[in-house]
Amino acid sequence: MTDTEERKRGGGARLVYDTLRDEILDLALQPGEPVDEAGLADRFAMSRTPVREALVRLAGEGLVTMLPNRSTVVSQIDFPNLYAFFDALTLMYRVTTRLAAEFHTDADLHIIRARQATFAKAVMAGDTAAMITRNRDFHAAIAEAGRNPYYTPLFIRLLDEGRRILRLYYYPAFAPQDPHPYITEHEAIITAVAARDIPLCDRLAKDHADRIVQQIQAMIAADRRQPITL
Amino acid sequence: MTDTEERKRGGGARLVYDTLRDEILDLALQPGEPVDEAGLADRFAMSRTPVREALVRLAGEGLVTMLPNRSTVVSQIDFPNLYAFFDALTLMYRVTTRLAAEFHTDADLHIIRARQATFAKAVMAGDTAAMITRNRDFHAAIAEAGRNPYYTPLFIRLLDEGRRILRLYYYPAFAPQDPHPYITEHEAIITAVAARDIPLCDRLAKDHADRIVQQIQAMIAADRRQPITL
DNA sequence: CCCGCAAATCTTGTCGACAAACTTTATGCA
DNA sequence: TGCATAAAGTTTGTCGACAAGATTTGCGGG
Repeated sequence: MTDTEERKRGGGARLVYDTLRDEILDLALQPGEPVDEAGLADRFAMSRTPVREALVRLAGEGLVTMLPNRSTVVSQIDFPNLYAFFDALTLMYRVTTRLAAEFHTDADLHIIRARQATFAKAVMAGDTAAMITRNRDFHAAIAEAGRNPYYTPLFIRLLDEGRRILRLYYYPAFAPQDPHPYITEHEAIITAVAARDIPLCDRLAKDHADRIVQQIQAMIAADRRQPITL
Repeated sequence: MTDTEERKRGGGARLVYDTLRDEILDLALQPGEPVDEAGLADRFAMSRTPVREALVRLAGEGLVTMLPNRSTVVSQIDFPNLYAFFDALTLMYRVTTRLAAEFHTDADLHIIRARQATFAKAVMAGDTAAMITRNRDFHAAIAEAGRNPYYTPLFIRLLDEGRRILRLYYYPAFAPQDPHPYITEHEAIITAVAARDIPLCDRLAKDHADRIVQQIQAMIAADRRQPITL
């Protein structure tokens, strides 16, 4: 935690941004929790200026909310509108996979397969947290292959927000299935993308998204705690 | 231009952000043009700090690009990927209109109809520039009625980027048609939204988007200048 | 005349400080 | 005691200044 190394010029804001982003998505910083500029400046051993820049960027992505003349707080998870989240997530799964089928190159497929291998390892190991981030990386690679710079950032934001939502619940233990449905579904998606079969990609992506949404909803339903907004 | 009024605390960055955003979308600041912090600070009679905050926000939306240790420049219009723009624009037209049909309230309809009236006035007056912004406002209202906070900002960004693209070309003179297709299409959309007819909304939105895309492409094709990237 | 290197200039990234606005604590009055 | 008001204490928004990095200018050699 004590990083006494001197940072490169311009690396300050980046460091704070990356660190805070990760802590917010991991719920190390809980929704509603105030984020003190001076405290962060002290923690990262830098001035308030780069800290502030990081906060402005995080606010632009909706991860924090800067209340004018008041403290910055970690944004709440929008539970009343979870439907909107699932709707957008499913749509992005579909369109990015479709576009990947259309526009991917061999290099893209290489990256996608590598991500899938890493994802499979996380699933085999039963590491749910790693599985979530690796699933994100896998689909981010597919989105990149689709070459639509408007969809990709939104999709990544949605996948990250999904990580944040899932962190709220206890991860269920994995039943070590082999082959695991997630893995086989990913493999099917890769095959369909490589074959440039757009309708099939659309169907597979929708099924994949539906399964994930269903899983999340099941976890929420299983958890009797009602989300309370402060 | 000489605003000697003293600004409210916190209004500095907002003023710079709004002004620059508008100037970028109107091409008063051309793509690739460097944006000097000190110059802006001088122009708005404030320190570089709020100027920098505005630039960071604009960079977050992709309107400017901050080169590390180098000047900030107005982002280029991504001509090689115009297809991606049209694809995303059309999709957002469709999904926001669909969702509006599903989730709108009477208050939403009120706002939408008001925006449509303003839009119609711009069309009648043959004011192409106003027509573009009013069309944006109209569809932004529909997106708001759809109540999906993930789609709405993306859609607004796309509509604004469309304004920027259209500014590149000479606006064709309006043939004063009455009733004008754009107006009647909007009216049809309003009726379909009010009737909560989702499939009809989807079809109307797609047709509307296709018409607009076609119009933009026609303007680009009519203009023989090849977009040159510096 | 052209090319490469060094000095000068410019722009950005960061810092510490100060003032405005908000929050909390203390005080006075009913 | 309860409440409104005032004082003290935080926290943010803004400022001017300085240093690191990049760009331009100037100079010398080929």
